[in-house]
Amino acid sequence: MRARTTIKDVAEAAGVGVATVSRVLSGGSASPQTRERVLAAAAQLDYRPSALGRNLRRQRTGGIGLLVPDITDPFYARVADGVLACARAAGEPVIMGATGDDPESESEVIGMLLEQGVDRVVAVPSGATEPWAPAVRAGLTVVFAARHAVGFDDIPAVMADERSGIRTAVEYLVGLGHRRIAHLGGHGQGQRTAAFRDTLTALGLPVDEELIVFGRPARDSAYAAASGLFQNRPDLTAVIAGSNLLGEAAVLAAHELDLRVPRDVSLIMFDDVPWAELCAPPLTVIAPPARDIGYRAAELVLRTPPGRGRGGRSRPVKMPTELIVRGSCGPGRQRGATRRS
Amino acid sequence: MRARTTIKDVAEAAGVGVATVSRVLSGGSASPQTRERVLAAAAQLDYRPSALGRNLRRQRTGGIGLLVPDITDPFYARVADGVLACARAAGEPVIMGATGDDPESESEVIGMLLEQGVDRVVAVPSGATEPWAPAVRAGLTVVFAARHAVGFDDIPAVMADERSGIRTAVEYLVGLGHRRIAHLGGHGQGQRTAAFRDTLTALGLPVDEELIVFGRPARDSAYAAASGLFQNRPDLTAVIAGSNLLGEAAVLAAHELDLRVPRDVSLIMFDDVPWAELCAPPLTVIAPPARDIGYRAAELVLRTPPGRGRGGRSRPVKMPTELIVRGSCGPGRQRGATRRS
DNA sequence: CTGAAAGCGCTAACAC
DNA sequence: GTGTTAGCGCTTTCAG
Repeated sequence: MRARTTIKDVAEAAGVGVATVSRVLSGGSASPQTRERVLAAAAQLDYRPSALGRNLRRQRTGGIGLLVPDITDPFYARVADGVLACARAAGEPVIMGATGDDPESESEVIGMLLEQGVDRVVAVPSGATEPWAPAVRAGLTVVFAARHAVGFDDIPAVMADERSGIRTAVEYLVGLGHRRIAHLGGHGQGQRTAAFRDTLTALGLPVDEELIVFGRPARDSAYAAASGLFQNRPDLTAVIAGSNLLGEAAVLAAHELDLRVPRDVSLIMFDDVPWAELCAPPLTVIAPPARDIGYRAAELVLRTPPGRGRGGRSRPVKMPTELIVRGSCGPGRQRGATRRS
Repeated sequence: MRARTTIKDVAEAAGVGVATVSRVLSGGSASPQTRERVLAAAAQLDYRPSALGRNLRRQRTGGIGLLVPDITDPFYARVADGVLACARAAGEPVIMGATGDDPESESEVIGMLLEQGVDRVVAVPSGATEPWAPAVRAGLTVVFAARHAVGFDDIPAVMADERSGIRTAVEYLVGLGHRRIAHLGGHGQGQRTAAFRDTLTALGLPVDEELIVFGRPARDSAYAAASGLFQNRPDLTAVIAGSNLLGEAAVLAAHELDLRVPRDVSLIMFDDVPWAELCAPPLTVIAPPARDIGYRAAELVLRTPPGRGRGGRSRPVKMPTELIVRGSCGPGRQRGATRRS
């Protein structure tokens, strides 16, 4: 209520100049005696240096901007949690925004961050190029998390090792005898789809393009994709869902169409979420270290010196995934044949 | 990269004084001609007013602080999403922090917000009183969301109408024939437990204190509480879980102990989450409007004029819940009797 | 080792 | 209607 205590108040109370207070509080040199007096005065007055003044003067905020498509998606929530944890450890504030994977919205949020003087951003990019132009022009340090956007080879990224995760899953399914495996892909998951194709090919199996479908990141679209897939291709015996949303849709669609998991279809989901264990049967998943991805990305953005915006292209940091086998995969059979009889 | 464009640059480019630029950009009066020139120059230079300068000058940031126990919990994620949406509509940045429901951590985050000069905060309070003392002392506007803390009658709150939600659920179960209903309570859910007791009493049923247990907001603790409850009281026929975490634990524990839902136990969870529909059977829930709670809280904190910190006590805003009947509740039977035979 | 003073970008008096 | 100017709280030369 009463006016905020400023550095001037502390200086007066301690009988020194403001510069001295500033020095003492930021660990500069001062005589033990002076330091003592300043510290006492500061404590006495419950002084908190204003970040506003400091940032204006230093021309940088230190804060971290955090952009996620949807904080309500458990995957991004975990990424955000990691960023929050790292920022907290570094004592930096986090300004957050949801983009809904919409470039226009992303653009707005970036504009807001720029206005706030934020100079570091961790983002799950929507994939569009334009929204980021003002940001790189302004020279802010950005690190992409969980996804990489084409045309930004110079922006560091931290993501799950999707290739290896998908490969392990496909190999697992093929080992179980599956031959007609589908892939439900989502937004910004080109890597996963590519890895899916490559693994199949490497295993000497044909790639059936009809078994590779996509859903937009919304429940209805995901459900439509899953349901359509099951109905159009009754011969498929396994599906890999590219996100928890798509996995959810697959479980729901399978249930709706009276397909038993894993008797009729085997299911693997990319992303581990608490409910995967609650399902009947519990879902086998490829678990990406979402929280670690966020933490690492934040660490990276905090380490990177300010100036280093555009420059050498950096290879994305890949974090290992883990195949957690639960109960949603069975031996591969001729589902279509059985059902047709 | 190059130095940020300042108001001075715009003024020079437009051939006017800085004050004029400021006026034009904040909708003040100016001759159409001047306005035109300023706007053109600003657009040309891609000028973005610095929030740092403005905030320092105006002595307020406008930004909203957002404190949640755990962004990874789908309930708080939805609350946060609501706050984000409202703040976005108002063009205000949101600084977020996770408290882990730990007063000490809460204290730290509040300190950080104070340092940042944030003057409005929406928070799901941990329940402790001390962390908030510096905040109210500094005169910042706070609105509690989803929970209310004792001793803060003067802080507005927006929450679910827990009494009515719990009452509806208990009445529903009693109507189904249940007499031994348990309540799994969580952190900061005094209201719910009280409503549970009251409804039972109002219905002329005895309150069995042994059937009211609590879990800390962690998976292991929640599981222990649920599991213990089922084992200690094989005679119970229904349980109301006070949060999605507790509901998850109940589902898991029931499964582990080979209790069928709803044949052996009926289950109602406070909070609706996507996986509730995926469960077998799908869970009947009391759905609180989490996102709306966040949105309303943000609206409220944005509306409240700055000075109005301490003052008239305000009754919490209660948002209606909805009982969504799915498949986890059956007729009440003598579970204990059956099993003992 | 310490203090005085400049100035970060902006807005709000105040003068013209 | 428009320009000049004084700070907002802080850090950082630069003298002493």
